[in-house]
Parts: sequence; C-alpha cells; structure tokens
Amino acid sequence: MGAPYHQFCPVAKAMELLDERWTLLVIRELISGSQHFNELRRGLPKMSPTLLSRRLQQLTAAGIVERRPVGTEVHYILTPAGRELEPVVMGLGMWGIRWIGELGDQDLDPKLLLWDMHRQVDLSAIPPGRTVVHFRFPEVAPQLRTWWLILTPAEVDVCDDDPGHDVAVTVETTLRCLTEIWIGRQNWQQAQKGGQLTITGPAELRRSVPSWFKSSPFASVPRPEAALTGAVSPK
Amino acid sequence: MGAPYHQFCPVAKAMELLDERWTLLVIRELISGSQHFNELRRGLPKMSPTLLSRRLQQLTAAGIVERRPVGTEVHYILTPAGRELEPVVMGLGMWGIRWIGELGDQDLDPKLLLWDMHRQVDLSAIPPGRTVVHFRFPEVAPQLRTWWLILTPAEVDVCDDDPGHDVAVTVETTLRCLTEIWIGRQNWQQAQKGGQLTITGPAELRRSVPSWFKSSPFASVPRPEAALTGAVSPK
DNA sequence: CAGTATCCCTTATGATACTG
DNA sequence: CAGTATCATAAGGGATACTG
Repeated sequence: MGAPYHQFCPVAKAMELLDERWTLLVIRELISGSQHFNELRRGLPKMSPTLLSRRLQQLTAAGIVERRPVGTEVHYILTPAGRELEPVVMGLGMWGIRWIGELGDQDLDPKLLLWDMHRQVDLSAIPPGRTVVHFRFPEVAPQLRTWWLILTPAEVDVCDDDPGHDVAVTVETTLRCLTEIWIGRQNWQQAQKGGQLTITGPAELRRSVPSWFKSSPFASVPRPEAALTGAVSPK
Repeated sequence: MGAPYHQFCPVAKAMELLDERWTLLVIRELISGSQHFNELRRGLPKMSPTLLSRRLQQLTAAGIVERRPVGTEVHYILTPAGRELEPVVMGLGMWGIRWIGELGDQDLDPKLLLWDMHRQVDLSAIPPGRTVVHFRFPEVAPQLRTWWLILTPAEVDVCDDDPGHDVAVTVETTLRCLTEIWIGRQNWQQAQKGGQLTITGPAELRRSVPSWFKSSPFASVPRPEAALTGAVSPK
C-alpha cells in the first residue's frame, strides 16, 4: 500500500502499511467501536468519503480490516492483526496527550467533541427514562453553537437541532473549555468555580451531570511538567 | 509539520508530527543509538540526505530531537519527549514482526543487515584481541557479496572491502537466511543443519560464532499462527 | 564529517457532486 | 445507508550533484 522502504526492519514494514495520512485514525475509530462507513465518517469529519473508502480498501487488502456485508449493511471490523494495533494507537495517544501543547482553534470541533462524548456516557449513572442535555457554546458560529444529547439507558443520540423534548439541564461553556474537560486538562468543578462553565436546571441534576460523562480514554494519563511548544502551537 | 488533521484527539495530534514518511524510522535510528548525520544515513540508506536533513529539522522544531553541535561534530539526541516514543516504536516493531509475511527480495539489504548486526555484537562473548568475521552471500551481486566484521572488545567495525587482517571465521549463506536469523525466523543451528549456512574456521570458533551475535530486538517476540498476506507479500 | 541546492514529477489528497 | 466519479492542485519525495 504505502511506498516501500526496502528495509527488512519490522518497524519499517509496519510503517509501510500505516504511515499514510489518516490510516491510523481510521484504525483508532474502529478500535473505538465504529463499524459502519458513515459512523466512521462522523469520527473523521474532515476526511473525504473517497479517501475513507480507499483507506478501508487498503486496510482490507492488508488484512487489518475485514469488510463484512450483512444484509443491506456493511460492517467493518478489525481482524486479529488489526486488533493488535491497539497498543500502538494507545501509545500514540498517551504520547500525544502528554507532549502536545495548547490546542489550536482549528483543532476544536463541536461535532467531533459531542460525538466522542456520546460514546463515553456512563449509562449506569444517568437517570432512568429520557434525559436531554443541551449544550451551548456562545462563542461558536450559530450553526455549530447548540447541541443536544439525548440520554436513555439504552442509547445516546447526538442532535444538532432541537429534538423537541424537554431539556433536563443546559451546559453553557466555551468549546475550548469542554474540550479541555474531555481530554483531562480541566474538570467540571474547577470550570464551574472559575465561571467558564455553567449548568442550569434542577439542583440535583446539576450536581450529577459531571458523573454522566466519562472523559477521553487518555484523560487520566499523567502529564509531564512542560509540554512541547513550537510546531505544535496554536495558529 | 505534517498537515493538520484539525482534531483535538491526542492520536491525531501525535500523528500530525509523526505520520510523514521516514519520520518514525529516523526516531527508531536515534533510539538505536545513532547520533550523527552519517550514522543515521547508514541506518536509512534509501533515504536521501536532503530528506533526512529536513526530517531532523522538523523533529528539532517539534521538540522531539535536539541538535547539539559539539566542536566540529553535531550530535542529534532525543529530548525527553522523543525518548518517550520508544514504546510506540517498539509496539510498531512487535506488531510488524508478528504480522508481516515473507520479506520481499527488495527488503533484503546486506549493508543494512551488517550495520544492524554490528550494533548487537555481544562484546562480552567475543574472543580477546581482534577477531575478523567474513560474510559471503554467493547469490548477491559482486559489490555487495562480501563483508567483514572486525570485532574487538572495544568496538565493532563493518567493512565492505577486505580489511587485510587474518580472517578468523567465514560465514557463507544467503542474504535471506542471515536476515531471517537476524529477525528470529531462523536460527544458526537449524540453518547449518539444513545446509543453508556454513561456517568455516577453527572448530571452537565455529561453535561460538552464534553466541557473538545477538538478534534484532524484535526477534524474541512470539509469533501468531498465520501472518498477513496480500499487500505485504514479496514482489 | 555534515550537510545544501536544484529539479522534476508523480501522486496523494481535498473538494464537490453524484448513484444504487 | 454505502459508497463512486471526477478534477485540479499542492507538495511530498526521489535523484543527483555540490559545498565548507
């Protein structure tokens, strides 16, 4: 698939398959549990469908992904070889969260954030029945400003337009603040104390909102004293 | 450095710095102990000096490598952030050695093999004084067929032309066979039994040759039943 | 030893629109 | 839902030669 390195080194042989742009992010999405083309697209919003399609074909040809048509649907699942890339992806994420400095504005994306968060809702912590959480990012462009998460014990849905149901709590904050909570650089309590985040709604719901949302799998990684700067800085 | 993914995901942020061609192999070389430009070149023979230069600049700008001029020399060393990529590189190599199928003829390279082997000589196992090991790959083109390793307790040198010293032992085999020994798919004893490798020289030296050479750091990784085929097959 | 300077050129990728 | 088709551009990278 990728251009060959003409080396017998196992690292080089692995990178021949993995070093092209987006490839390891597709694998990350599959590890995260996405199975369908459009599910993958939601986790990779800036990737063109053409390219996603090509990458899936390449990974299938390489024996890392299996394409399994099931009736009218198509499932993409990792093969045993693909599943064994999890330590590599986790290692990259752990390195990234330790050493990458401030996020650039371009790296913030409400669509992606809500999509990630919806996968990590603690279904055992949410109230019975349906709970609608409304998110507002006042500084963001109107069409990306308001979001709803519909939590039920069975599933979690993301909406970017008003689902019409009663809203249980509203979370108002900056996109950056919620992203930093997600990646573990900030927490709900501190952000509320600092006035960067407000939750409105019934008191006992307000208190429990933070427990409904787990953080990024990398949020708990211990951080070094100083992160990298330079090429990685915001622009 | 690399094109941005516009994602806050730590895996994506890491890959922005690492997903370009050759980048992780440069880091692999630095982890292996190379410090100088031309030392790096020997471990990356198919990489153009221009590109190596650029990658080193990028990695320096990213805070992964430090360029340290020492008198007339220049040392490239990993920063703390760079050193922490070792688990990633090791993970990739372990994955690679488990899942990559047969090596292609293009992946075999005597220059690189001897260079790798010279770094893993067990200095505590070699005889005192100077020991010259002569390697011959009869099937290889003349200018790459014959090699000499000069082992002394202090250092190991690789030569591609006759150094003139007395040869202690001669190892004759195919390039593929010795490469497979290096990566742990074959071993000295089996190869000798099978007639794919012969050692000539004094009996007690012949017997101890295999103990002088450690294998690739990945050689001891347990292998799955079946490796990948397809895109990775030899061509 | 430690790199630069050019030059060319493929091709990877982004963007957009469309289909069964 | 699950992709394909098409197009234009940038630029990543290979090759080669040269410098202090």
